[in-house]
Amino acid sequence: MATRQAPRESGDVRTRNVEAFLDAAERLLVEVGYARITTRRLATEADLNQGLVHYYFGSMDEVLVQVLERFTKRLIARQREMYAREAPFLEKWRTAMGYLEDDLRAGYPKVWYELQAMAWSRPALRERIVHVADEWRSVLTEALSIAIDEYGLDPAQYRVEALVALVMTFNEGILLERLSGIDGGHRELLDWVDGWLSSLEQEAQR
Amino acid sequence: MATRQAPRESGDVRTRNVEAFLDAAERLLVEVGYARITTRRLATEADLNQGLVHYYFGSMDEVLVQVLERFTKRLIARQREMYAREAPFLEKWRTAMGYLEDDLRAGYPKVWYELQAMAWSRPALRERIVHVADEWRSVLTEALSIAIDEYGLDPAQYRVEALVALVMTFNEGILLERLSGIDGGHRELLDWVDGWLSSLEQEAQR
DNA sequence: GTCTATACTTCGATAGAC
DNA sequence: GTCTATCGAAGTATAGAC
Repeated sequence: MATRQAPRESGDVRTRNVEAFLDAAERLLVEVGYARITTRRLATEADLNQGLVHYYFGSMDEVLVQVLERFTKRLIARQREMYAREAPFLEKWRTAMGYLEDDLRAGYPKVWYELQAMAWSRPALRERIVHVADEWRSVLTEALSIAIDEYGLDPAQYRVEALVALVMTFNEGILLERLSGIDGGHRELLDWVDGWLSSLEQEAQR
Repeated sequence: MATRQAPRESGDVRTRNVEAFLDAAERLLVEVGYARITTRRLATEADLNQGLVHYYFGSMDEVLVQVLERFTKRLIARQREMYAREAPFLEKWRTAMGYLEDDLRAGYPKVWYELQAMAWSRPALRERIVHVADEWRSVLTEALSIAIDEYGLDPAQYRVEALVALVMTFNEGILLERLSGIDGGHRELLDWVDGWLSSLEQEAQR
């Protein structure tokens, strides 16, 4: 078998560089939006050579596809992890709302919506978005089913499909508004939900 | 006073052409997204000359600014009109939900979100988005204040700021999901809200 | 495997004919 | 006021030196 020049280290360098490109792409999504990411700008941001973008990814499009893949994989993993914990629903909810603030500071929602906006006009990417939503919905369905039971709510009145859709659209909507610098009524709304869940939990404990 | 060559008809042609460009830009927002609208593609879509884009608007950016301006102006006008009617809140709600389906078919949400996505990375456009949200919120605040009174709800429990934020984020979220081809649970959620409002209306009539 | 240089395309924008 | 022709900048992508 022919020896190759440091195949392992070489592979590691490639992996490291690919990750550096993907990291840079996420930062640029936040800073300038998907429409203004070019191979040159990406290379500058990653502090790597422009030619490498094509060598690793083949095209600029493929870079963004892989950003979408990596980002959503992590997103789903975190959602699963959070709701899989053994804890009252209220606690999970508060954790989720805490993430919301942290994520905004980190720029994650911007990344997420830029990727969605990209997908609006690209059928291939839309598939992935739909898949992520399905995963998200299945995680929430389980968590909310338990919550309905936990809080002794009438499953006929509080249909889990409706609640899941409410939580999801609410979440999407609130982040979307924040992204445009809109936050009117958000505090009051979050307090209201929190208050409602708190009262449910208190009742359940009696 | 010097005579000009057919100043009125000339002005009309200009107006007509400008509108044609703006119409074409809206169609292209739906078809290909803001990132892929170029002056050439716009001219082809409007069936006008490319040079005219710069003659009328000065730059491609300005075209999109004017699309944003015109579109949101109409959006606000319709919201005002709809909620200004003398009708029970439930009826207004149902009208709004009917619009939702029609709008999706017409592609308006795509236009609206493309414009928002554009604005995420352009402070000047964000101002307009924030302004639209403010207008929207003020219309909803009035409508929901009346509804709370109409249905005899406790204003301390149902804070209007929270309800307004709920309706707005819910609306944004549901349209955003639809745009990505996601509609899981939407039917159930809309039915749930409708049922809740119906029961409130029935109680109020007694 | 990495980098430089560059081919080729397409963009926004403008000059100047009509 | 409108159109054609074109400039210069910037884009993607690749060929080939190292």
